[in-house]
Amino acid sequence: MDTKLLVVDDDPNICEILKLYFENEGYNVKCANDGIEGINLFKIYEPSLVLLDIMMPKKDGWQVCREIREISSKPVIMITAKGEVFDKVLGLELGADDFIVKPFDMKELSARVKAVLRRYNAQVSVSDEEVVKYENIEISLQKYELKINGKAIDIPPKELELLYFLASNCNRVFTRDQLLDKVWGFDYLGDSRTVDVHVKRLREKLEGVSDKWSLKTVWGVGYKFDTVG
Amino acid sequence: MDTKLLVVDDDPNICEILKLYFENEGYNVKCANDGIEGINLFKIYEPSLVLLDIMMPKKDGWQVCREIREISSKPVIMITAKGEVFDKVLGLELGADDFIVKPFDMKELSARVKAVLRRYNAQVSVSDEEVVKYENIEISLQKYELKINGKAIDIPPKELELLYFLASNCNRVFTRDQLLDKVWGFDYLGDSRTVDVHVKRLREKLEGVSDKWSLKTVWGVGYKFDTVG
DNA sequence: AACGTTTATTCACATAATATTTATAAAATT
DNA sequence: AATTTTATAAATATTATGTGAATAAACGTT
Repeated sequence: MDTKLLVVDDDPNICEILKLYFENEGYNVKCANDGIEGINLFKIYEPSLVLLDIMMPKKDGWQVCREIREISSKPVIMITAKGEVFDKVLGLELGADDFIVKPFDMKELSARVKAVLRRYNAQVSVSDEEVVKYENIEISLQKYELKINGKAIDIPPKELELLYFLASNCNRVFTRDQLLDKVWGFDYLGDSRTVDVHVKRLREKLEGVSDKWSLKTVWGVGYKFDTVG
Repeated sequence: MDTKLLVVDDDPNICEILKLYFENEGYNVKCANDGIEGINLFKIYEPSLVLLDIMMPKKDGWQVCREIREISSKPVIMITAKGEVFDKVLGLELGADDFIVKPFDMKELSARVKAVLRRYNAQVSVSDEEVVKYENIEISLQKYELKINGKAIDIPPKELELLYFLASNCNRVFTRDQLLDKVWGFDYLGDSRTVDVHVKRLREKLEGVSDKWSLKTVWGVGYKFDTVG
């Protein structure tokens, strides 16, 4: 997991405890002690989720939430002290995703964090089809399936993604670095030989299947999904 | 758009999330936490549509629906918890326009709201079947029943729901997070390994039953109900 | 055409990521 | 209270992925 959390709370103890706890759960955590710092850190740290205390000096949680919403839709969980005047409606209008009342049980908070992240990640795209067809090959990201001559072929995710990317940009050459960027992600740290190996494995699966297309090496440059005509 | 919705539900969390969601869709939303408050708010707020939970303290959804019908013909969508005794006939007699079972998918609810509003403006009413058939398998949400080769198989609710969802979106891969969201509900707090275990139990019941379809694992992604052809 | 240089391919292995299974505990239902 | 269903946690099994080294191919230069 490489999920980044941002804790914004003026109480250093709470920050510390949350940091320790969530780091132990495998998250990456940074803390800010007031609203202004929180917003700044949000911009540079780019967390996946924000835990936001409401009662804070300088800039309160409401204000921080509002400003975050102006630049991002990342999930925000508001933290409110018991007895504090707490306007849920306002929170919802500002776009908070969930609430928890201090003092809270860490397990519950943790479960809520997970649930909110899940909800955020679970958006199912209905609209786009994400299928590439050419001649006797068909690649579907939605089904995560490769079909050759109508028959489904077992294929690992990364290989499918690589093939999909190349095929959906057919005849165009990509360098290994570009492919790492596009298929593996911009934050991927690794050797560009990795691409070669995946290409090799793809070729094993695809060899002799068609003379209308192939995975071509462009020497000194990279690879392309080559089609005739 | 300036369509007003009234949400009547004793669970504040559900209210909140519905409010947030539908406001984001451009509706105007108000919430009531029990039946009496619901009827009062109906009179002064004059919503275009009511989302009405059945199980509530003070006054239940049936009663609220009846009272609304005495003064208005505005559309009402009943919300019922799974497993709850749910009398569709009674609902229809009371004049409800549609039903949805908790936990529901927000997109689906949203679609139903839209549909009911459209119907209301066009003065037509339809009801849907909620059955999936494919080859020798038949899954009915209405009857909560799984039939294989025409024979009913005992199956727990959650398993049926999961199977139903996957089968009604066959060949499409869903991540565990998406499945938790769609089948367990957006407010579910829990682990995604849960999905695995349910899949396992489904497989026990379904194995060797057909070679036309199966519950497939898509490595690194999730699961799908796979069909040939 | 032969050489050295660069670049690509292949292979085998290690590691990391993920899925399955099992057992058990907790909830819910009857 | 007993039974069934559901959720959790841990152990095990499986698969994908990445790495580095060895090999092969392409290229440019002479």
